[in-house]
Amino acid sequence: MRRLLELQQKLLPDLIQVLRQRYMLLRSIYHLQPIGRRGLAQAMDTTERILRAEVELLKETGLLHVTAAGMSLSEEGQQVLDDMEPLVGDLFGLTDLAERLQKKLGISEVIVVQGNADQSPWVKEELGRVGARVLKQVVQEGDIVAVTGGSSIASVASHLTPSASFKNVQFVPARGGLGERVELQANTLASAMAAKTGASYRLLHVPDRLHPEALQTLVKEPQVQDVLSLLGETRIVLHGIGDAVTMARRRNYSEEELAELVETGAVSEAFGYYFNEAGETVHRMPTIGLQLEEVHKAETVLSIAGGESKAKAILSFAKQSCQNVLITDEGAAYTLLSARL
Amino acid sequence: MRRLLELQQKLLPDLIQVLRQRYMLLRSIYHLQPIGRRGLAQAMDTTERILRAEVELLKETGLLHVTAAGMSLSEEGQQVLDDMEPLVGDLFGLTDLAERLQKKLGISEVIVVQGNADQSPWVKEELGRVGARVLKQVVQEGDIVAVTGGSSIASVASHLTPSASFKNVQFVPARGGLGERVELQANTLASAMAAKTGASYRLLHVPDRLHPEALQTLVKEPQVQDVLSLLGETRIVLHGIGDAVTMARRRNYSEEELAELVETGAVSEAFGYYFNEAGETVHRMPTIGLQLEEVHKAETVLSIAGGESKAKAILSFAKQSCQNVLITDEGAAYTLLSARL
DNA sequence: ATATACAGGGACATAAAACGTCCCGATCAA
DNA sequence: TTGATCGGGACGTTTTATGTCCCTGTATAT
Repeated sequence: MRRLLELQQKLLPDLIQVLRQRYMLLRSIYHLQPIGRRGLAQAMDTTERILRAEVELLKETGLLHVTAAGMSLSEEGQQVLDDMEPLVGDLFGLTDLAERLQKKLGISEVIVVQGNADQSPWVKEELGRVGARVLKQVVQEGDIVAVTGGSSIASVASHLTPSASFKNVQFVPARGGLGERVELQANTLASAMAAKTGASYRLLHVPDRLHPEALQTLVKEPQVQDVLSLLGETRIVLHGIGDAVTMARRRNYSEEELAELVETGAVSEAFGYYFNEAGETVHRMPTIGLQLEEVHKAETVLSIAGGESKAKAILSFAKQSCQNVLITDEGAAYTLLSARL
Repeated sequence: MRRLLELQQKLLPDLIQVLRQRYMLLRSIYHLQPIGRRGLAQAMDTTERILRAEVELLKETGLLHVTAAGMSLSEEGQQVLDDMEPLVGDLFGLTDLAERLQKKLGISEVIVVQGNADQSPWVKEELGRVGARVLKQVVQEGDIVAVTGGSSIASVASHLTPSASFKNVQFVPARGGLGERVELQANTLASAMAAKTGASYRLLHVPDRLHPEALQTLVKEPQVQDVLSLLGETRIVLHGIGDAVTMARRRNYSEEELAELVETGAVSEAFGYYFNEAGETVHRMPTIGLQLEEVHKAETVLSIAGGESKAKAILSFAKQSCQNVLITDEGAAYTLLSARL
């Protein structure tokens, strides 16, 4: 049954949404019947008119009848309500998860997609799709969008589509070279996103593993300066969250460096910063780019990370309390919620 | 699954309608790809603009991709189309038709596709697509599949795809030359099916309109004997059903022969046999190949015929009561059901 | 190589639908 | 009887959907 829903959702993306709404409407009427339009609208936190359209539809279908005293469920409506019961779990599981995560992590908006990115590859695609949708919603003309590397963000890039909202938007890589594969690097993704949306982009060309002195020289370059100052005006940060050890490995840390990192208690990584469980910065990649305080200044910080393996990292990064939106999956969500506190 | 659809039909009739449309759109694109907006709009009898909105949505969902040559289904779109197959019957009320036909004709499985093959050319394609799917399901390693000629079976051939199920399968023409156009002959189709699926095939080279004596000689040929003995082990018969007069005309019967045929009461034709309304053999094409009793021995007899013009013929052939699966269309189904008895 | 037909995407005026808002007579409960 | 609340009607406004045309690029046939 769940498969059917997934299938249908590919053809009707907002099917679940509508199904939820109608179900809640039916349920509310059941609890409040007989109830008038206005009262119901208030109870459901919607407007009178919009509710009216829904009600008219359900009335035509014969799920509710209308008397002078107000609306109430017909027998068939009652039946439908009962029949839907087994669906409700699937239908609302995610919303419920999201709300609980929201409270636990103190993030203003949490979106949970189905599945576990560690197990099913399509979940990462779903994270990307949702990420792209959210970005499209929050982006405004002329925005600076700082993007990091990583497969989750790459997935967002692949799901972006052109839209008027991206007018004069600039995608800027959050950090210089971090030693990852080129197709997952911030530079690559910034350019990919620009290409997909019709926006423009900047690059931050910083060789990997540069000596600190060389870095200092590089920072003074006008081209680099230019990008850094743009990053200072970042309005939206789009980033992934990594498990500290995994990220360090991917970035070819030596065993000694790795041991050192573990010693500091690092559990999460984002834009080159490594954080411990308390959310304190314990290590930084030797490169230039977006500073942590600039992330805090950004209006929207959009974090994307899925898979139960990311749970600890997500919890750690959430301590930054600068995230506005977290997009994750069931795998991570369940693990997070089952963890202590 | 069916219950969920019923529920949804009650709770979101509007969306289910949209689901139908989208499905049909996907299917049309499949049949016509690559196809442009305008051509598609015409084919689907809708306007360019309205189709465009739909297409944009499906594109965002990733179900189809767009090239300079036109639109075509993505792999995912293809997958969705396949996955939806079991839904289609319920979605369009065809399951009900199928069940009624099943009872009336006494066939173990009936599948009804939308439309009327007499009116819309794509219906024949659809019959072929479904036929190919069913064949793929029933076929087993090492099977002998006897195939006849005709446009319906040709359509099946064009929709077959490689699959592990076709390992060591042999496609064998059910009958020798029947005087039809070469692209619709059994020989051609057997070879086409083998090519499409990666299976092997045999040919039955029998010149049209051979004298009975010459036929007897031919039968003794080792090559021919070989194929005939293979036909004796036929496990699956894949055949079309024709209207007797139409088939005779197509096979260049003289007016006298035709009159004679009509005289006998022939109404249907299949693998060179002509049957009357009672299902009795009243005439045979002078050629060699699969015998009627061998058809009865086959485990699966898959009949494909659509269009209201075929209704009488389908009813006649059903009297053989050896069919396992009948694939037909709405046109034939309604006509069959409205007929007496 | 070149012509041609057809592809998708952009643009824009207009039609249509959705929505917010108010009003009205009917109805029910007190 | 009265007062609150009901559903349904009406209507202006906003948003969305739709019809229509044009443009540029690209396959394909010549």
